Amino acid sequence: MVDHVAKENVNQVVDIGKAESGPEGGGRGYELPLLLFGGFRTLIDRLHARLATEGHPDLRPAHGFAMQAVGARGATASEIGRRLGVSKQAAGKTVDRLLALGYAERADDPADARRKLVHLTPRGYEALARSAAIFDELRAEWAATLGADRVRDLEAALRNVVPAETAFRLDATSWLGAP
Amino acid sequence: MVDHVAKENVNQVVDIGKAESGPEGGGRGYELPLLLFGGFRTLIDRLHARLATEGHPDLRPAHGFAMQAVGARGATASEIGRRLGVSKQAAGKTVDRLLALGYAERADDPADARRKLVHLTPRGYEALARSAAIFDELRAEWAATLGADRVRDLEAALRNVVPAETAFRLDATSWLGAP
DNA sequence: CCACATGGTCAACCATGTTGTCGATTCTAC
DNA sequence: GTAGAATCGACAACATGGTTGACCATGTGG
Repeated sequence: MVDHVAKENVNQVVDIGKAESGPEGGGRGYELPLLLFGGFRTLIDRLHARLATEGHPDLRPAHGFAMQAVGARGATASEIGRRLGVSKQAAGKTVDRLLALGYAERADDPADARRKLVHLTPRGYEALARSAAIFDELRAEWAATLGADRVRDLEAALRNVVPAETAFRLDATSWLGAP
Repeated sequence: MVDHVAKENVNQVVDIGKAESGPEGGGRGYELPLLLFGGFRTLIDRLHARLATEGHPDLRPAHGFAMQAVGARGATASEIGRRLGVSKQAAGKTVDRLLALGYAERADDPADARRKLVHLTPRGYEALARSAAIFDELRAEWAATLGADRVRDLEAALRNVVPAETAFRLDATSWLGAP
């Protein structure tokens, strides 16, 4: 079941281990990652809530990343693994998942008998297109709440502070629990 | 091995499925979640890089969330599960992990023979305190790069746009791959 | 032609989740 | 006071998604 997170003492977060308020932040540095993750989670949750009502109820965040890794021209499992930052075996399993859900297909590469080209199905393309459109709408909602310039500022600030190669890494799924 | 993510066509991200540039965002809404996650990931990666050099090389992001759920006064596995938004069984396994790593201990509750109180060890407290201090330092670095007010703005903007009960949920780990 | 690199798959394992069940204990309502 | 409900912790079975390691088939470059 795992209904919903208890609201109880959720605000105790980081109360323990609180740093002595330095001259800089006043010991509230721990909020920053939580807010960033909260923003990310809010967007992704709402994206998938929308997708679920539009014919893609089985699509998970991880699948979106995987489909991005497949790309428009298709890719082999090894390539996908490299793009996602996981082993080719793990990529293979993820591809199996996409196949089972009907978002991708596997075909022999006539030019190289070792390779098996994975490419998106029309349904896969459609899901990506919908996702992009929904992200645009969600951003517009933020702009309506915050003002367009504050959203632009927020993006600009983040671009300054997160390395470009980090921002567009696709290995979002694996990463949290990584050993 | 899974060395590092290939830099190759990482920038193709969301090139496919791109929405027609609307009046609002110009079809770049997909950047927002990536930047937010990139920021979060950057902070967490650097936190754990620091922690690793300070005697906590085995600590993973998930463990930090779990220790927060344990809290200063200890908690039972069921409580931890509720706070993390996972089943009590899953929470129990996570607690086992924390025990094995030496960050928590389990003891019978004298007042209730059913309960087993999980509480942090000194090492657990130390890790949380170090984490809080490092987060403060990282925030200060962002302030040095962006300016203190832009960081404050960023935080304020996010607070406006992410529901309070979302911002401080601890179930960060489970959530990405959730079924 | 042969050595080597590359691609896909199989197998074993680990970490984390999920259900479902169960015994033990506590709480509650009568 | 006691019967029934609720809660806690544990065990078992399973899914998912990672990891290695091994292996075979194929392509490539000396």
